[in-house]
Amino acid sequence: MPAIAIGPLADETGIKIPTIRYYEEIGLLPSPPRSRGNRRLYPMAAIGRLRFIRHARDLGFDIDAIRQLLTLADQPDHSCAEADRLARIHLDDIESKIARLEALRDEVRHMVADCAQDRIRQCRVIEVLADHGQCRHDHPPASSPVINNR
Amino acid sequence: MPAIAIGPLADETGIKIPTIRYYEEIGLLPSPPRSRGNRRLYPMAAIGRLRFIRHARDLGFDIDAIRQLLTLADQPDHSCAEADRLARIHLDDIESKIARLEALRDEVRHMVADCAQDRIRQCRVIEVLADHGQCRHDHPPASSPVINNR
DNA sequence: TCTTGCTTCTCTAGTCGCTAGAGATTGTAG
DNA sequence: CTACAATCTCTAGCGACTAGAGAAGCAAGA
Repeated sequence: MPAIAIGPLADETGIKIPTIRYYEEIGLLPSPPRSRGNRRLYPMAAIGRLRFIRHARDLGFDIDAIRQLLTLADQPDHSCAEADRLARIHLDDIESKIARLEALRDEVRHMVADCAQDRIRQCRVIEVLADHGQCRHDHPPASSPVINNR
Repeated sequence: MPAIAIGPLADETGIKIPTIRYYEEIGLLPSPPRSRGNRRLYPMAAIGRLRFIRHARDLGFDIDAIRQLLTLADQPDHSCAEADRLARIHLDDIESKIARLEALRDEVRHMVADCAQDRIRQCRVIEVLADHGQCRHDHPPASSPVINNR
């Protein structure tokens, strides 16, 4: 039966070789059989699976969510409510990140707009950073990254 | 002269103790003098410096940009064109992140909206992920994270 | 003075999702 | 048979922290 080596697989899917091995290591992609010389020989189905992973990563799903989505994708008779739920959670997440980034954008925009371009002594950028009281918005909730995917 | 220990300093600035030590380690905050018992005793000015750092981090500036901004802030007679430039670069960055997130949001939104909530077999979420051809947008430029601050 | 308990110290390791490099082996084309 | 490319494993690094161990310092009350 047809098989594909890791290099061509990387070319096919746009995922780098070390990343493919990394996905195997963390159990996202099953370990493929090996050649006599110990090289990975993937079944052609691996292409689809990796493309799925890549696409989900591009859409900002984290590895854990992808793991769940893959499990779901493997059970065609299962209800898709769970997949829907995962996607909705992710959507909420994206929306809140956008909202927070927009607040940042407005703040930085004001900072830049107010700068008279003279000496540091009167620089609005520096001033605003030094004194939170000059801010137009509150501190964000300290934890929770604005985003953290690639 | 008055000094402040690391704990109260953390309380004052909202930056956690290990993070303050980390900032020292990477040279963002100068090493303070120590007590006889080897504890850090910060000059009161450290409060302002850390608040500056915290605020800039909250606004999404990365450590390197903050390092540059701090250097600038220490030179009141210097032109503020450079601070302005840094802020503008950062603004562009934020704006492009927003744009990319909005594209993601639209895509995920469509995925969710189109899902009939039936079996996995017909699930739009899974389907779209499995087949990039069903996408409403292109792959992003593969590298470049959407964002990566806290 | 002693004890209790909080604070701080250093050090190491873990997080996430990769990426890069060393040095050894395997496979293939000429 | 010889190059050279592809792949192997292993370790370490990125950014910006966070968590925990185990030891030591310090202040207040008995």
